[in-house]
Amino acid sequence: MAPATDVLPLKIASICPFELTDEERTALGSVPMQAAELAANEDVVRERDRPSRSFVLLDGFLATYKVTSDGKQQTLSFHVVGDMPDLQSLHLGALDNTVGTLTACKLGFIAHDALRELCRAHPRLAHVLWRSSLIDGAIYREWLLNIGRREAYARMAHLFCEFTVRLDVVGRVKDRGCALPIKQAHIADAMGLSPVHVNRTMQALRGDGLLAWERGRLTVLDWAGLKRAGQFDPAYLHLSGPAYAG
Amino acid sequence: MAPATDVLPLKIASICPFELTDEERTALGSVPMQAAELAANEDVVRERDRPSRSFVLLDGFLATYKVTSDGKQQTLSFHVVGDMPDLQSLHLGALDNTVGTLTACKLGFIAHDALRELCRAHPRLAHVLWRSSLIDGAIYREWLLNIGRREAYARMAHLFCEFTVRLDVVGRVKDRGCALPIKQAHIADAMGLSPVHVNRTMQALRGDGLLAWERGRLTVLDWAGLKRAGQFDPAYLHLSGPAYAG
DNA sequence: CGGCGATTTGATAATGGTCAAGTGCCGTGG
DNA sequence: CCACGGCACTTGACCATTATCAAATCGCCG
Repeated sequence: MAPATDVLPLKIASICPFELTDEERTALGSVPMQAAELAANEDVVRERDRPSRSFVLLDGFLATYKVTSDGKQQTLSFHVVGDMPDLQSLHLGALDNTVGTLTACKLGFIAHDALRELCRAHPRLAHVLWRSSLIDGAIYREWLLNIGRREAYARMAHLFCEFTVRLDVVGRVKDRGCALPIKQAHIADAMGLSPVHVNRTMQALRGDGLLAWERGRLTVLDWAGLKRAGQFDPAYLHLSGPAYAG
Repeated sequence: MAPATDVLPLKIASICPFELTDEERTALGSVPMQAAELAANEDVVRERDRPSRSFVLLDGFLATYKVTSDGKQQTLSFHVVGDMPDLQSLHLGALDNTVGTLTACKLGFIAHDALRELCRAHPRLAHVLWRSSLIDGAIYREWLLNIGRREAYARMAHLFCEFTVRLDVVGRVKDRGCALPIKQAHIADAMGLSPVHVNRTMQALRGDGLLAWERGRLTVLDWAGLKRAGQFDPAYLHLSGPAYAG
């Protein structure tokens, strides 16, 4: 596992369309970051908060979610190592969503002032951060398509494809397998499905030999089949490296 | 109706958390813009395009959409006067969605180079544009909640609330009514519903006295009731003016 | 061994999809 | 001025996917 301090540069490189200069790399590495550890099922920031700092996920899994006024919860995105789930607070003020831990997590908080100074001094890094927030938007768009128009089987296959690619980008996939220590109920929250239906659909995916997911570890058994089932095309992730070949 | 040249400043003001200086206002007003007019049902830009310019919607209605590989279409967002539906192409390169006209439209194209120069010379305007793309993301989040967890009746009520507020912001609402010359099929595309079900749900919304929508004109008859039905809270739109009171 | 949370199973119900046909509106052309 | 055609809207009948409720099993940890 890569050390925590490598996480941010690794992620930035994956979304950066150009080579960073040594100066930029240094500036990125020397941003003051305050570490924190959280247990599972805790909220990091809540809807309506007005944070004065953002944070990088250094280890673990987070989810961004909202709740309707009658109590139904929808996960809007999952976050993997290297993500900055509330970067938006830098320019939006009040948060319109909550970010909570799905597993125990390590976070690195960065003051908004430090980020603003970084952007001022290094316009190309501002560009990359802006790009990062645009990629978040692109993922939301794909999820809207996924939830609005694909039925449960394809929808879940698509999600597992996305997990695989995003975890691969940050070096967490080995032999087509990766740690995914979250619960079926979390998948249900994200896919707009009931936990019961997620369970049944998981059995179908397993039964068709596409994947295995036991004891918090996801293994893709048939990448081509999973991509086909989920109609998955990673273009929406806007990765700058060569397309994920699986 | 406000003249086209007022549209951009009007929209910027609605999402700008601070007062623009005269210099910024002048810079904004003097960005070279190339006008174009399109008929209904034409694509402005397509998925995989790599535009060298973005555009402002000066009149009409646009939709951003994607299509699954088996041909099902999902509208990801509607655009009203003042919106810049492909601003993201400035930093993302290839588009991951198509933008098409729902009605006849007037557009104003702005070269990416001109936008980049504007951002370089006026960092606060860059801030506002970034903020604008973050608000797009916030709308996607709310739509995910809407489509994932609300049933058809509430889902559509929510959409009509959003239309009303967004059109009000750009001065297109008079006496609780606004031009909304789009088709039920467009609503279906956006809500992840079939046209038949949209039709039946429209009848329910009308029957409950919440709204009227005839000959391309939407009239809100019971704003409080419509908001309640759609569980609508405009906070996610991050408007900087006073909250929409209806 | 006991207990708790997560997963699994079964039975039933509901929301919304599909297909097919009919109605109404409006612009065009005779 | 009126018939025609096309498109959007509406209606009805039937069906599919998915939700809900409730209970049972599994697996892990103390």
